[in-house]
Amino acid sequence: MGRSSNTESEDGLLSTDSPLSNDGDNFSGGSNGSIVLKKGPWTFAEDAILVDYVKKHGEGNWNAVQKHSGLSRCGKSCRLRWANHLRPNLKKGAFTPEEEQLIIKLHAKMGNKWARMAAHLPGRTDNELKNYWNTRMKRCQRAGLPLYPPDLSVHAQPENQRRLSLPGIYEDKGCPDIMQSNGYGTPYIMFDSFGIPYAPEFPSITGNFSKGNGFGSPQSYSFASQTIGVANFAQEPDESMPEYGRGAASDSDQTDSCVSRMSQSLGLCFAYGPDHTKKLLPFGVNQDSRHMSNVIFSASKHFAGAQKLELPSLQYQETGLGLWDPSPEFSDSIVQSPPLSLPRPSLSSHCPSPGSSGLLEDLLYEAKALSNQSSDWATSSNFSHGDISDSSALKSRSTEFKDYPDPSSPSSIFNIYTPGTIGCSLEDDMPACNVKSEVLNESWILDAESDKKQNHSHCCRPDAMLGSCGCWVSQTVKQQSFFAAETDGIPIGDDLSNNTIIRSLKSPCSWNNMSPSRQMSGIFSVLPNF
DNA sequence: AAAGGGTTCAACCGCGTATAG
DNA sequence: TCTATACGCGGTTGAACCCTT
Repeated sequence: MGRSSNTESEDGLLSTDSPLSNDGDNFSGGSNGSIVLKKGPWTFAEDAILVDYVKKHGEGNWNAVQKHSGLSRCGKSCRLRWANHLRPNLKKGAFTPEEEQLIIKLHAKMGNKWARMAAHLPGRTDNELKNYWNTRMKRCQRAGLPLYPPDLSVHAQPENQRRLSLPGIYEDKGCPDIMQSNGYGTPYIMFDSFGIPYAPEFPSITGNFSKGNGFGSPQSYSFASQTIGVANFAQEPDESMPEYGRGAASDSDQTDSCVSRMSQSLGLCFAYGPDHTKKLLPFGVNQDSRHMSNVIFSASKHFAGAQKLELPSLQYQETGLGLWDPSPEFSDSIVQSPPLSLPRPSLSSHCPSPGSSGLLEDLLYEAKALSNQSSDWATSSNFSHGDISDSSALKSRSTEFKDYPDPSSPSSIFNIYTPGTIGCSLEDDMPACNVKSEVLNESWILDAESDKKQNHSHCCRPDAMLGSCGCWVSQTVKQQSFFAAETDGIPIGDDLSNNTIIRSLKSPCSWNNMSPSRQMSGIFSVLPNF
């Protein structure tokens, strides 16, 4: 590794002449010989010295290790080495499926509390868990998979992060966790009385995603949501959802089902009528259309300036104008369209877009292409179909669906959960079959029947898509009633606002009761206008 | 076989907290 | 009560390894 920063150790070792101080060049400290600390990988000799020391003196007082043993390592490094590699009863090797299941459950419950999680996994270290989770998170993010199975999604609100996530509630109570868990944020989508989605205004969000977000870091997958794509589909979900996760659909239905799958897995919401039973198809959509149509990119109704929310896979670059600078590629396909002058939700020219190839970029591309199939939409708007008006995009992509293996293949939760979705549209060069197997939970398999019982008032859990955990809100938000996850055995976070009305999510808003497809459709939380 | 890109994992860093003086 | 020190935790880094082309 050879990291050799010259920053002085906080442990301030005083060693001058270590017998091991010359076995490498990874030393830090003063050049006067007063402090010589070695960094980088441990050698066998160093390990032996440390083990010997701990055998004699026991754990603790790590700074004394260097003093008494001559080891040129700071106490911190010694502790880490011992805890992660040298102490007895450490379990090495890959996690077993049981352990993986447990990790997922623990993370759903605790969040990034690696040490606490490790306490439940004998022989495993927090570092192992952290690495495992980060790897898994990347994998899921890349594949567009949820981090938690649906039955855990309601749990997936770590205790320390169960907070209210609504304007007026979090109102700068230092609600850095809003819409975030592990950094994944959740843009909310509201629907107006016509079922037209728009993004509500969230004051004081920007700037709260700094440290500790996980994804607020340079490695984060930040996400701007000034404009949020929301799709409405002509097809009734009930027709397609049963296919979801059950294998190939008939040829005639394949396009629709795939489109539906795509939308569902990517969190595109259906808009429903007031009776919550009939989806609204507000933009002149031909309900008989057998093609997916009417994909609408809704510009924020109120968003002003950068409202940097976070979602997976995407990274935006904030421009000096407070806008999120779209990537050139994305601009080519999506953003080049002139701004809409429609009163309806529109695809703004400054629609945020990924700065790098990502989930939403492809989704938006996909959806945009699909949207152009809606002739009504096309003719009634100033929308320029431009480069991607050719519906061949959909056709070709739909064709690609057929090229993927049986989505019901049990080899991967990816296949179960998002059959054909990723491969067909998100990452063309990353077939679903490349996704490593994940621990399966049968509850992931779509329960189409329960899905039918869902209606639009259900709050989507976009965070569950990738492990985020922010609170979500029910339709009853107008009454300032907020639903937080109160789940079996998982205490509600103690940092919830006292004003919060916490209810058990056994209402129709229950994430648990929501079918996977509906949950997957939860990139956007559905909120009423209030 | 080599190159390039992605993944894994050990280790470091900074910060917060606990504790002793 | 204040300060210094030790410890623990979570985030981040980057070399080594692996896989694909």
